[in-house]
Amino acid sequence: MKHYTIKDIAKKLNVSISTVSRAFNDKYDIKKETKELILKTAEDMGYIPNPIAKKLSQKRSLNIGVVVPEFINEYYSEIVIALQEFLISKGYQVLVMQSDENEEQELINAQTLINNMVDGLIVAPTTGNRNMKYYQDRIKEGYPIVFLNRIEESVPVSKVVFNNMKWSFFATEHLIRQGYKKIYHLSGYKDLSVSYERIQGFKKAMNKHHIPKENYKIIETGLLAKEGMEVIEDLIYHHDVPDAFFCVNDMVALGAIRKLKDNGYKVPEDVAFVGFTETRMAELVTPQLSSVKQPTFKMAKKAGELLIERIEDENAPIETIVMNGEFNIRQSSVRESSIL
Amino acid sequence: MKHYTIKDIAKKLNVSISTVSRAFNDKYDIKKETKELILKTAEDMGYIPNPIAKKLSQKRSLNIGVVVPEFINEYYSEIVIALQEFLISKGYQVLVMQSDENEEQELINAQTLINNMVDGLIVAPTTGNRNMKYYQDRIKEGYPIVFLNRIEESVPVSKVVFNNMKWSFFATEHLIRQGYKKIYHLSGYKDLSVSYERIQGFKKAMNKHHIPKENYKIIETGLLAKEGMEVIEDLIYHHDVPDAFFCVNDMVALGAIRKLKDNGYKVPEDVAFVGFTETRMAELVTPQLSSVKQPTFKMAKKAGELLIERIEDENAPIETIVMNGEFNIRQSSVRESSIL
DNA sequence: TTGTAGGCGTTATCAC
DNA sequence: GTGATAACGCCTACAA
Repeated sequence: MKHYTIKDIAKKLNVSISTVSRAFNDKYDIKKETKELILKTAEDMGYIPNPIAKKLSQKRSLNIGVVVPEFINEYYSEIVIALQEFLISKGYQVLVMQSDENEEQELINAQTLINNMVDGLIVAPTTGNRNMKYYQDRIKEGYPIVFLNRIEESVPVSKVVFNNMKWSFFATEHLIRQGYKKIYHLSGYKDLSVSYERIQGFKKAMNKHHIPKENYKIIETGLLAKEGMEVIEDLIYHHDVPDAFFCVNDMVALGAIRKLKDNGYKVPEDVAFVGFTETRMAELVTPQLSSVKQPTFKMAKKAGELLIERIEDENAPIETIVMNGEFNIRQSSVRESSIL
Repeated sequence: MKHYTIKDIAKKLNVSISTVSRAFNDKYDIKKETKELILKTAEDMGYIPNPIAKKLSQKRSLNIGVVVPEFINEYYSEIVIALQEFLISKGYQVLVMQSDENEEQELINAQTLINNMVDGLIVAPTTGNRNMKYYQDRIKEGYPIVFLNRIEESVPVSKVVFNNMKWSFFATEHLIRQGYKKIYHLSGYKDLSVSYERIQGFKKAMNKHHIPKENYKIIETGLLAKEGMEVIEDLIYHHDVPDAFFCVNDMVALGAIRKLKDNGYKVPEDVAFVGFTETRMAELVTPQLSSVKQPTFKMAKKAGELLIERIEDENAPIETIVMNGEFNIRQSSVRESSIL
C-alpha cells in the first residue's frame, strides 16, 4: 500500500499542490468548496501528511523531547505520564529517552532529540554536571529547554524544583519531636542537587534543636533498596544502629527496613523511618511508611507549561518554580504511645 | 549559533555538496585526502548531519518506536530499559510512547511513530483489540512490527510472550501442595491475553488436583493495588475470605494483603499469597512475597532482535518465542510448619 | 482564490 | 574521483 502525497491528491483533483497544502493549513485563503473537496478526497484516499517533510520545511516538529535519568523509581514514570498527558492536550507528541543515570547517555539522548528537531526539551539531569556546558550552549542559541529537579544554579534557564530543604527539615524535625535521640540520614548521591538540599534540611533541623554532633550522621547511599540494605549491614557490623532514619527516598528506606527486620530489629519500635518522594508502596508496606509526597503531576505540568511558553515566545521570562508537597506521617515513625 | 549544512562545508572547501555527502557515507569512491579534509573541517565547524533530511531522502530513520500500555508497574519500565540498551548497541535510537492502558491512545502512538518514519515498531498492546485491524494492515504492507505479550493469535507477526499458563499452573499447584483448601485467583482484566492464560493455568491445576468447584473462584480485577484492596473489602463483607490467593501480579497481591492486615488477618497464617511478574518489592515487603519471575531483559532483547532481523530482511521468518521464568517461593505462601 | 517556483538538508543518478 | 541535478514531501513567497 503506497503512501499518498499531496502530489497524488493534486493530480487526482486537477489542482496545484499548493492548493492542496493550503487546504490542510487553515491560515491561507482558499475557497470553501475546494477545501472541503480536497479534505474529503484526502480522507478517502487514506492520505496522511508526512511529518518528516513538514519538519524539514517548517523547522518545527510539534514534538517535545523528555530526558529522564531513569524510570526505575516510580517518580519519573509519573513525571513522564503527567508530561505526556499535558503536552498531548497542547498538540505535541512526547518522545521519551532515559539516561540510565549515565551522563554520557544523557548527552546522547539530548543530542538525538535535538537533532531530530524536537521543538523543545525537558531535562531531568542525572548525577554530575559535565553536560552543563552543552546545555548552556544550546540555551545561548535560544533553544527552548526547561529543567526539572536536580539542577545547579549556574544555568540561566527555567526550572521546576521541589523545595527539598524545607520538607527535609520538616521530616527530620518530626523525628526529633517524636523523641528519637539518634537519627541518621541516608542521603543518596551527595553530588545530586536534590540530595544536597535534603542534607541541608536535615542539618538545619539538627541545629535548631541543638542535637549534639555525635547523635546524628549523614551516610551517602544511592537511590535503590539494595543500597539501603548495604548501609544497614555495615551499621549492624559496627554496632551503630540509631533510633531513627530519614532516607532520601522510599526505596532506600524499604531496603534498610528489610535488612533490619532480617536481623531481628522491630520497626518502628526499635528503629523508626521516614522516606521521601512518596511512592505507592508507602501505604502498602507494614508498617506503613511516613514520607514526603511531591506534587509530581503539578511539577510536570508546570514544566510543560514553561516549555511551551518558551517555544511560542522566545522572550518568555526565565522562571524558577519552587514547589511544596505534604508530609504524611504513618506508623513507621511514631512512638507506640502516640496516637496516629 | 547557526546549524551548518553540507552546503556550508562545500562552499568553505570549494568542493561540491555531493563530495561532502560522500565523505560521510563510506560506500562511495572518494579520494582519501579530500575525505579526511572534509571530515576534519566538518568536525571543526561543529557540523551535525540533519537526521530529518536524511530520513526524507533515505526513507529510513534508524529510529525504533516502542509502545507500551503503561509504565506504572515496574515490568514495562524494565522492558523499555532493556530494549533501549539492546537497540542502542545496534545503532538505533529508541522512541518510547505509553498508552495509559487506553486503546485510542495506543493507536495514536503507533500512528505517530510510524508517521515519524521509525524503521520498526515494538508494541505491547493494551486491553481490548480494536486496533488489531490497524496492525494487520501495516503488517500486510510489510511494515516491521514485533509484539510483546498480550497478543491474540489471529495476527501473523513475530511475537515474544511469556508462558503464562505453565507458570500460573506451577504457582497454583504450589498453593495446593502447601495444603491450602480454598484458593481464589485475582485475575486482572479478563480480556487481556496474559490474564486469560493465567486463568487457564489456574484452572488446570485445580482440575489436576480434583479441587471441587466450590473451593476455588476466579475474580476479575485490574492490575493495581487499589483493585486488590477493593476485592478484599468485598470478600470480607461477604464472609468469603479463602485460605490463599493467587494474584495476576504483585501489586494486586500487595493491595489485597494490606487490606487483610488492616482487618486483622495474618499473612500467611490466615491467608497465603502468591504474586506474578515479580517486582523488586517481593523481597522487600513483610512477609516476603512468593512470585513468578519473568525474564524481562531476555524478552525485551529477543523482541529487539526479531525486529531488527525483520527490518534488515523483509523475508525474515515469523516467529513466536515463548519464554519461561522461575517461581520464587517465599514466606507469603508457606505453612508455618514448612521449612523454607 | 489559485498556480508557479524555490527552498528545507540530504541522498542518489547521471555525466564528465 | 568529482560535480550537476533531480528527487524526498511539504511549505510559502510571489505572481497571476
